[in-house]
Amino acid sequence: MLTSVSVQTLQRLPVYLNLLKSECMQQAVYVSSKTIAESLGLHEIQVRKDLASVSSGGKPKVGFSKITLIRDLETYLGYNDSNDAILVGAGKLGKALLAYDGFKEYGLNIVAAFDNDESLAGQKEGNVPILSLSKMNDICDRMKIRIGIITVPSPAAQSICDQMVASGILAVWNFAPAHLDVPEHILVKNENMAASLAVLSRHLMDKFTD
Amino acid sequence: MLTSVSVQTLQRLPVYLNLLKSECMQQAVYVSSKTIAESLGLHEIQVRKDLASVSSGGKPKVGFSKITLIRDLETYLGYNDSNDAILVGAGKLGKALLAYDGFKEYGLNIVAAFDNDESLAGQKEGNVPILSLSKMNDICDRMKIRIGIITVPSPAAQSICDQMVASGILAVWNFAPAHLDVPEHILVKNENMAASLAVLSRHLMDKFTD
DNA sequence: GGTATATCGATAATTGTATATCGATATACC
DNA sequence: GGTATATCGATATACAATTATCGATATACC
Repeated sequence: MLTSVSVQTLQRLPVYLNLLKSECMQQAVYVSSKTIAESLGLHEIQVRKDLASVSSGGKPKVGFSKITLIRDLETYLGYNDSNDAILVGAGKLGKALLAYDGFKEYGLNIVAAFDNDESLAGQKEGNVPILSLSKMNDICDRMKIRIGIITVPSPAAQSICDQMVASGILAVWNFAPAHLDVPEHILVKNENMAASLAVLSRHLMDKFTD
Repeated sequence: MLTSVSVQTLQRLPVYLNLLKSECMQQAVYVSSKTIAESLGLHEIQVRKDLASVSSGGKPKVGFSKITLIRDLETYLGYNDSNDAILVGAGKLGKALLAYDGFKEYGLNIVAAFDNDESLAGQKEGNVPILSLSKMNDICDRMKIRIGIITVPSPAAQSICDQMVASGILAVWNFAPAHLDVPEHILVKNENMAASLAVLSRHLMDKFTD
């Protein structure tokens, strides 16, 4: 427990959590690494290693306590204390994310959205107010916002990102298909649809050319 | 060239392409791996290795021909010949993806959407017709659709996925936060928002506890 | 035309991740 | 209570990805 966890492991943790909370595990009290591995198509050794880094041990013969595991995973992933975030770019994708109410389950709370189209200012989308971009700095500062979500077109992304960093944002979730340059201590997580599509597309191409 | 490319490399290719096409490279004729690496925060050796697997060589002292590189990347990624796809789940996220017109740039063409809410049938979103789920099998079969996009709530995801596979789908792009079980030859690419959030959230937690 | 140098490409070392092996232990069952 | 066994956890191996090293080569400049 408490060792530094690799990004790969980290990204598997929500998947474990999701499985443990799902219907098919409803009545389970103990869950073995083997069961988890088989359900997710992973190897049991990997599951054990992943879980070992965020939770206290399981019991031989029976496995891991489900509720303990859920509690530890949620704590580690920060689902208990919520993170406030702002979103910039209230276009189609931006509005969809604002309306999506699943984020609070993951401890993410979007408190405001911004757009440089002033005609949107004053509207609401999924209970989140859309405001003029000029107010971003002030609000981030006052509310100590640390997460920024970028859903603007690519050419504008870097500029918005710079403004976010200047406003005290520490982690950027970038939905624009563009590379962002940031100071060292800032984290950028790209939700790169093009990259995903590349994997899909090549899979099909390979299937039909050999 | 033409060696099998790792998923990691594959996912970087669209990023290279995006950079090469961006404004800041507008007037360049030759681009060196060093330039690319610096722009993207990567190492030049990695860039050279990645490019070597999809394009023919560069020239010492000057670098790679930009247009050749763009052409080879687009060919490799299949941006030239388009892939038809269907989408299931015309909720908020589904509609956002339908309305997003950036996919055709990547060679993805969503031809129809399906939802089990019959009241949506007949509507259009971003020029894509929304149809009754019961018609999915028939349409996939007739149009030889090979890509399916899942934007339904988690509990329904596996069932939809099974129907897709039964309809001849070979690659699934899964936006539901759920693990999908599929036969071996089927590819599932998860667009896992929870996993991304985990990375963001832990970054912040680590920042504030050491 | 000759030389210096930027950049490439191949090979090698390193790091990191995933998988395998094996002894230890708590539970279940006799 | 004793024994068999499922499962854990630690150490070790194998594999894949990234980073480093170095010689080769085409361009630029004198």
